[in-house]
Amino acid sequence: MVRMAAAQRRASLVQAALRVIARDGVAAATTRAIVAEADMPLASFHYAFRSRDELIAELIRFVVENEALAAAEALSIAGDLRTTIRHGLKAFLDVVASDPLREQAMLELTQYALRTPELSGSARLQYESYYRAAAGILEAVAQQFDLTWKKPIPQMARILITLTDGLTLGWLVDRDMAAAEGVIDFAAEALASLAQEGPL
Amino acid sequence: MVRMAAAQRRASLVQAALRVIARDGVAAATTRAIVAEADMPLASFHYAFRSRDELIAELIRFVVENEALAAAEALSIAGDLRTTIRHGLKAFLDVVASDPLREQAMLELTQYALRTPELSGSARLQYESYYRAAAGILEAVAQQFDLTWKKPIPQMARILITLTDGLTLGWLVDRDMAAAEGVIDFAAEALASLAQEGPL
DNA sequence: TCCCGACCTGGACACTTGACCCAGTCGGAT
DNA sequence: ATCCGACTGGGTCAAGTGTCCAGGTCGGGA
Repeated sequence: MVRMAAAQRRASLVQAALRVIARDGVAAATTRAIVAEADMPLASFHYAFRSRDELIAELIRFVVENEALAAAEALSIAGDLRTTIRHGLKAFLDVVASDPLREQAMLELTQYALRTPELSGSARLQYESYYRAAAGILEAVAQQFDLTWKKPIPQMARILITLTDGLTLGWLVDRDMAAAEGVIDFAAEALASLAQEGPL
Repeated sequence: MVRMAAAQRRASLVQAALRVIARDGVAAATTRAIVAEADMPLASFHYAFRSRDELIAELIRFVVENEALAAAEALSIAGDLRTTIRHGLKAFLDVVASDPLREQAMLELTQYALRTPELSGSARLQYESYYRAAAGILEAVAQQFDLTWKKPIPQMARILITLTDGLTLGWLVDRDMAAAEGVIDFAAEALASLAQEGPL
């Protein structure tokens, strides 16, 4: 094994664990599976981390900081507000569809965090990060179209995340893109109706 | 142990497993934990079920048939359409809030089923059952108010489930009822706008 | 009454898991 | 060049897991 600083080894293990979790689920993320994915000897695990739980905690911290809806940020302004929202939601769902296991892993991690007392705060942080990303997007759209939202941004952000979560969950189960697009049409219409002319 | 027909023992074990899963999660539903919850000797498990997977499969079948949004059926007609929908959604969320672990267990079961090839069909069935329940409610409301929905019922049902799923997920994470009620207001408004006067 | 099949269960097996010890190895500061 | 602390990794342990066996026990039909 190449010599490696402990911090770097921790990062490698977190990445490997993320791949294992996406491929086979949280339950399959055993120390041995992670170490095999990272191509390290088993003992390296407990040299870098005190315990498996410590790895999971760091993994969740990483996810919260780095992965919040990053894909949706490349928002394209096209036509009117409703169309833009619809395209944005469709783009989001396409990201989910392009790597369903990743999104499923995020859901599982949230659930795992909720079940683990020491990590329940992490689930909250994960969602706060989602809400923050959603708020950013909503503000950008409002500015682009020179309009304001009828409800306060935090509330709008929660509505948007509620919709994307529901959309994701439904699609993951039956992978019916046509049905999902029907829901997207509804969501775009409903969200657009919450905008009003005029800047702040 | 009292003498018991095999079928009845299977049912008891399924109920015990359901309690264990709600309390401690799917991962904790080991044969020993289930058997302890049911107050049976370990060997009874494999007398009643060929394997743990068979128990889980039967458990999911039970859930799908018996628990689909049954609570929301006691729908109260109050005031106008929008108010009725809002009350219905609030009642649904109250059910979730009254026993959060149960709903969390349902989510985990869906996820588990999605991860298990032989059970992925079960997840689909679970959601079809949700959609059917939602469709029933939507039709009842439409009839009560003498109106029709602008989109076909299956599509309306999916929209409703998308909203309740997102609502549930968000509430489970931060348990912020006030924020959730804000989303409910939005959902009620949006859904009500999809109705039009006149019977079929 | 007897008997047979359905039901019960203590115990064991093979395997996986998280954890960790300790003898070895490297590399940069002195 | 040497040395010491950081790093490596084979091997091992106890605990926990799903599964199964083999012999016991009971109740109802003949």
